[in-house]
Amino acid sequence: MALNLARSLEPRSEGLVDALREAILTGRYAPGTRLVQEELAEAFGMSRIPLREALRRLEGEGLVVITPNRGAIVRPLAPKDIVDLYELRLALESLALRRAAERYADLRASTKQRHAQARQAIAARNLTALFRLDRDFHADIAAASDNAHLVAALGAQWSQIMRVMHAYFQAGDYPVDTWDDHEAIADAVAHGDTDLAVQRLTKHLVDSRDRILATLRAKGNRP
Amino acid sequence: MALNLARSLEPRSEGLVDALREAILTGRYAPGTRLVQEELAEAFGMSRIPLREALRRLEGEGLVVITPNRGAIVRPLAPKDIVDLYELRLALESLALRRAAERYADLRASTKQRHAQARQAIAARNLTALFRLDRDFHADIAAASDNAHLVAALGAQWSQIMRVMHAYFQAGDYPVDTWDDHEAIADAVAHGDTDLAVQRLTKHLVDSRDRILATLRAKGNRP
DNA sequence: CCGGTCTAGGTTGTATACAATTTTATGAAT
DNA sequence: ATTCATAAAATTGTATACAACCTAGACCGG
Repeated sequence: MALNLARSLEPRSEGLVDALREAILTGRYAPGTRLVQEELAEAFGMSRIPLREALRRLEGEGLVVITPNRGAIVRPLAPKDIVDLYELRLALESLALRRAAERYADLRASTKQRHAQARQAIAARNLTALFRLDRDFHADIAAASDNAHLVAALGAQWSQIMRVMHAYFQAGDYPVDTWDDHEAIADAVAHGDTDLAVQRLTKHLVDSRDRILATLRAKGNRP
Repeated sequence: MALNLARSLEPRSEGLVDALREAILTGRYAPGTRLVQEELAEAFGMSRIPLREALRRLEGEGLVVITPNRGAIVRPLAPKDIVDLYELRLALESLALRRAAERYADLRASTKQRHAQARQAIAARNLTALFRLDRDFHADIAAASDNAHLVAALGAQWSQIMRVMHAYFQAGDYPVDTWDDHEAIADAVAHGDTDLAVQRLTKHLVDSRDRILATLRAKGNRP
């Protein structure tokens, strides 16, 4: 055959890693959940061998905790994690934003487009889609930094935030002005006003964190 | 039996991950090296199953790159990685240092002790020991930040730096004033002078990066 | 020579089977 | 009841075996 466009069909374990990660990020497997190998293998229609490999991969990413001879659980989340994660995130994302601004990266078009999509997602009460649109904006900033290691660090960090949001947020909790914040940041970057952009990002993140903590306090008094 | 002090003997794959990581960080498996499963399994005295799991773990940590149906290689390193890594590192470690300074963490004793050990390692021409002493100082700062996610990010980052150093440094290249820098930083932290500490750290890291880049330029013109 | 096809050997991917370990259930003694 | 020892069940860890895939070299027509 001439073309090899159909790149080799990926092994079972490849798609599996993504499927499992997705299930963890969206809270279908909530923090602390036991991940019994035989059950999961059954659920995903394969043997335990590729499943175990997927768990190891996610262990390396910090999404799963494996205890020898005792099995795996979805990495637990504590309130302090939220504080720590946002502290880390602010440092990482400020750096990414400065690099992006240096390059006059123009994030305005994609940001505006996402704002529109977000309105639909809100109407459809699709929280996961909303989170993903939020993440995409910040992923764009990371990508514009042109620093692969920074992108990786931010990706790992955002995975954890995604778990936090799915664990604590419900339909009404998501702040709609998120998207206005994004546009304001994108504008500042496009104008090359780095300090203003970082200042707006900082406020955006602090607000975001505080809203999660407030939601947590309001709801957290139940098992 | 009454006591259970002898905690369950770890499965083969546990120690294996550490051994493999160690081999990669010290350059025994240099960047780009193919990691053939049967060979490695033989070398570590076990079957391919636990070995594959270890590779997946290290893939998640960013030390190994696995291509479906084609196998694993030690993640390659390019000159740009050095720049990117130090850029990331400065952001992470500045944050850690600020948090450490807020707590008046006293790193002076352990730092002084390491300075002495470093002199011995230099005399013994033991580069790996020297790198490890260097890392330990920075790991102490990370730990003093009391932020688990920051510690994790710095750990991943330092793994990469370790590979860089083993790839480009030789016996004479290591700067001896590293340890003076460390002590100066520890002093500033102990006095709670955060800005001075960060300023010294910044200089330390920039010098460190530039030395690596200079070494690279001097030697890099060979295959 | 150059480009392509085909085959053999090497390597990776995974199901099965069994060993090792932990957890749960059971029952006796206090 | 409570505690401890023991047996049964559940679960994890890994070796073996084989299927799937990739790679390199031989071969062939142009």
